[in-house]
Amino acid sequence: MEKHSLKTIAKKLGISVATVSKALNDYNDISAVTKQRVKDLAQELNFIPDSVAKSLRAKQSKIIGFIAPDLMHHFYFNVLSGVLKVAQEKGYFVVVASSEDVMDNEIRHLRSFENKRVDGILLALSDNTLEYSHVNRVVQNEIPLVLYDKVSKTVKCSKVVINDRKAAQLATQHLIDLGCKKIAEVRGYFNALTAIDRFIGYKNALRENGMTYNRKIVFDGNGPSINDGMQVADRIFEQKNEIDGVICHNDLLAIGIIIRLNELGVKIPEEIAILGFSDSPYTKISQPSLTTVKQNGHEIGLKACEILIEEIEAKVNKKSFKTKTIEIPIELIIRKSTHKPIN
Amino acid sequence: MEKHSLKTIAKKLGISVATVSKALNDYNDISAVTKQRVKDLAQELNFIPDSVAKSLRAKQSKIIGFIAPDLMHHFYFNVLSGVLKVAQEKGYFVVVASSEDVMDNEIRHLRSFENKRVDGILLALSDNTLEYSHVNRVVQNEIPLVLYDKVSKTVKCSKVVINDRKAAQLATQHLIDLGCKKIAEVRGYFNALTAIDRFIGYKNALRENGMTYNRKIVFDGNGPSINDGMQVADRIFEQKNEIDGVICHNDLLAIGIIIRLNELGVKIPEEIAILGFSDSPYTKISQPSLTTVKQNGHEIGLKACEILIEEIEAKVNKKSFKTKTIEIPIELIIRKSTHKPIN
DNA sequence: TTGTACGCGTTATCAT
DNA sequence: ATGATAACGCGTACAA
Repeated sequence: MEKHSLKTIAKKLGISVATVSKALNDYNDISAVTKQRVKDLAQELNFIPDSVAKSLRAKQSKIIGFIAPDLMHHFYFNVLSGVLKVAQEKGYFVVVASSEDVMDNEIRHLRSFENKRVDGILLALSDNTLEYSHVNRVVQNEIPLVLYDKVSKTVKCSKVVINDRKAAQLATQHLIDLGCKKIAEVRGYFNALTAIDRFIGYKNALRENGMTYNRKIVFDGNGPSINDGMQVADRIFEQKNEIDGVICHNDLLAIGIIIRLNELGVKIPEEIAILGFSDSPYTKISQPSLTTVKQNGHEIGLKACEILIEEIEAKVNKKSFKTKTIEIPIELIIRKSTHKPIN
Repeated sequence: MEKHSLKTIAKKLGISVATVSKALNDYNDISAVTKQRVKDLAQELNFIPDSVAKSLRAKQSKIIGFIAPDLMHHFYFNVLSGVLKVAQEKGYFVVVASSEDVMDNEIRHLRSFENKRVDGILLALSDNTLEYSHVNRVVQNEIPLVLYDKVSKTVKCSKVVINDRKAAQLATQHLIDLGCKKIAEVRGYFNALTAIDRFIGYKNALRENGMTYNRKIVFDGNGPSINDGMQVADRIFEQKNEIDGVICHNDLLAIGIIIRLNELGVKIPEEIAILGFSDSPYTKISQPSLTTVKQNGHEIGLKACEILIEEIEAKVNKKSFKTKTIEIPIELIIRKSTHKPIN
């Protein structure tokens, strides 16, 4: 099967390329007869216009670049599903890349997106990105950009975020309401962009309830995995008497803690209540099932992609566009790992 | 920041566009001085060649289309990660789409890939695809195509597959070796392309060990989820005395069964041993942890993408390419759900 | 109503 | 060593 172009059709019909183009695009200065002849032949030849050529002319690739720090993480999958939904509706393609939480990868992907002439970029910063010149470069080059989830205030672009401070405060308050008096906090990556806000939320909740902050029961995990959680659990176990609740920045970490504390014979939630972040599907399988702060990834993806396309279309139509920041509400999902009777 | 092209540079330097192009591409008929001047200015202007124009000229988009039936499924994520790895190394972009196991979506995505002029397509058929004309169309249009995982023999293209028959046989043999005498089988979707082969493998193992096949303990789940598994568990419980082992076509299904049997007080693996398919991360969290047939998704992605790019480059160089089918080995990962002493 | 001519940004060919 | 020109496939201002 050969490839056809406007030229093929024009030749076969003995008319000009321009006429064919106009006919196919339903210009109203083309006779109905010609239109029909052209369309019939196009149909018959199974003609599909070359979108590369279109892109070159229109200076629009109809491609969106999507970067997540870790595609294996269920949350980012949810984000992607939201992005795909909107992109598809609006006729955009999504090119997917993962930074693996490595800044160099992030830089490389951004560069290749630039020279692929993507129309816009969706990015969640890697936890190991500590400097933003490569991101600012994108903004300077006037490529529409929306940061989601992992965000930096220093970058002037639209953002779709979770209010991590509020989320952590809500979570901590939940444990306090259950009667926990000695609440520990466990982070994943030390530098995680979300870590500080969650920490503040945690401390706010303590203060508002007249509880004192104890730095000895704030732990840094080596990473966000189950194994990291199991290691932290050993440290928690050493201070077992100083802890009756744990706010954990990540579901897997929390599940690792649960698994290890189970092994050590600590009763959850009776002796120690555990709470995670994300609402990953693992939460239901864990025994006991894990209470968690649900971050609606799908919703984040939807919104981020909507805003991005808005900005892209504004740019095409040379309209002005003002950057916006949207906050996606979180939700506390209570399961058995915090289901203890109020004492 | 304005966009620059070869023309901009040529003008600023008072030389021709052709020379600039050659200089940047290190042609050896350009003087070292000129090359340097051009490269310096390009650097300074932050010039990035327009890959859309390149594509138009080279008739190559450097884009690969990827379709999975269900991106939420961990297995396909693994496949995607393998695909991304190879694609990135070879300088290809990957556009991602999900058919959600709906044939119409599959058709739509294939069509839009065609007119996006992707260089090649990776596809796993949806479980609800029962007719393949849309796939054959792709082959007829001479767009390189590799089917992976969910495959149809009637489509003439390269394939990367798991030997499901062998896998199921291996799994069943494992239970037999443990002393199971009454092994049940549980499927997910009724029509799943993999279901028949697994069923045959299951029966082969029984026959080779002189065991009789009992159709009453072959169950069809309504779907592949934990909840579906829990429902099946109730049916298994009713025939508790007729069953001492379960081969399950899907990890989540298996975990659902485990959760429900735990609730019903059935001892796993002592009374009933359970075995799943996929090696999803859930297997480790399940209590007891789940023995499973590992399908190396990452490896499938790597191979599929390699073959696809091979075919693409062969086509570009007008070399012939012969379609091939590769089988990715499976591996039995033994965990506690089948860890019973041999009796 | 239709056709001519040009430009989008590259690169390959052929002159100079 | 460098440059002029054509071509990839499309859309559109302008001329006919």
